[in-house]
Amino acid sequence: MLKMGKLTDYATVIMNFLAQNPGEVHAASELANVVGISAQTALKVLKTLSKAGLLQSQRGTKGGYQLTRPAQHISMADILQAMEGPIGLTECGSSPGACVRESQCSVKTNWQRISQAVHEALAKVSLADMAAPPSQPIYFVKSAPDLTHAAVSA
Amino acid sequence: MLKMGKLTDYATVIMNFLAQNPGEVHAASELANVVGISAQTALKVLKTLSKAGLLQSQRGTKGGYQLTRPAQHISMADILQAMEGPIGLTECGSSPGACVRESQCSVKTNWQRISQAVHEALAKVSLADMAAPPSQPIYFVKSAPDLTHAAVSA
DNA sequence: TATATAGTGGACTATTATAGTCCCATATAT
DNA sequence: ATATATGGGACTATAATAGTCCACTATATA
Repeated sequence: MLKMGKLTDYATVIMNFLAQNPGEVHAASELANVVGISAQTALKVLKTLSKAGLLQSQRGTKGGYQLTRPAQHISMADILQAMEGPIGLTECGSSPGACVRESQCSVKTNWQRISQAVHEALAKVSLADMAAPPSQPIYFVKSAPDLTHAAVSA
Repeated sequence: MLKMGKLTDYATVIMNFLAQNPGEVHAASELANVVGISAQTALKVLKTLSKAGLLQSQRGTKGGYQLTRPAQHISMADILQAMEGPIGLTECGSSPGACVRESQCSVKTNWQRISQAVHEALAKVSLADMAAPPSQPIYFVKSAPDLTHAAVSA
């Protein structure tokens, strides 16, 4: 399936929600409710997004998270990369020296080329593209934490 | 990382090897040696590729596997799909009805669009593109079954 | 036609990766 | 001060994947 992890899925829902409410600060517990997951898990995702520089955090009472830049300038590649590390279908390329005759390996070059193409496909789509117009209602998710990425939108 | 499974990695190495030796029938045990994995595991991969119609099998003595069509007409998307099922980054789309307000969900549509783009990137690259010219030497892999995809080539 | 070779199908187990939770520390508004 | 909220890291549970095993079927050839 070539699928991304659940946490990445949560991340896209959270980012989507924040994109729909620009300039506002939202606490982890609130965002957890939006996605339908525990506060702890939401925190884990938020920390990761924060460290990657996609979210700005504010501590203390009335603290929370907001996007560091407009949704137009955040791509799905940014989010994927923040959650799962550099985009690449194979290990080869990330861990040099692990493979015999690496330098002459045409397969490696081609995998890198493919990964690059995938990256570009993801970079083309911005968070703003994904998000619905803010005027429309926001729909919440059932309890199942699985298919949440489809939840916040209209 | 958005990475594919190990078995898919093995599959690409095997397919690559077979592409370099067109018209020849190779037994599972031989292919296992090429990749550096057990015959059982190789068999598992080969069965999957066979069921997907990418490989033609021949039973009995002197039996084995070969490509069903020229390497130019087998894409990396074909192999990925054979090994991991339909290409898609999210579940949503595959399991309809799982998400509230599914029909109005713009996120879903966009994920499908992204998955489609990824699919196209993979479909563009043929097995022939990946394989080195047959005249050049073939390099074998170390013992580590991890980074094998980079092994067979030149 | 007996036998050795090689693939088929399915089930099972081990391993690994992921997701989820918990704890203690730090920051900040009131 | 204190309640609220994030930061960082470690730990555990769960799920997905990889790997193995078994009984069966097909086929070349001696």
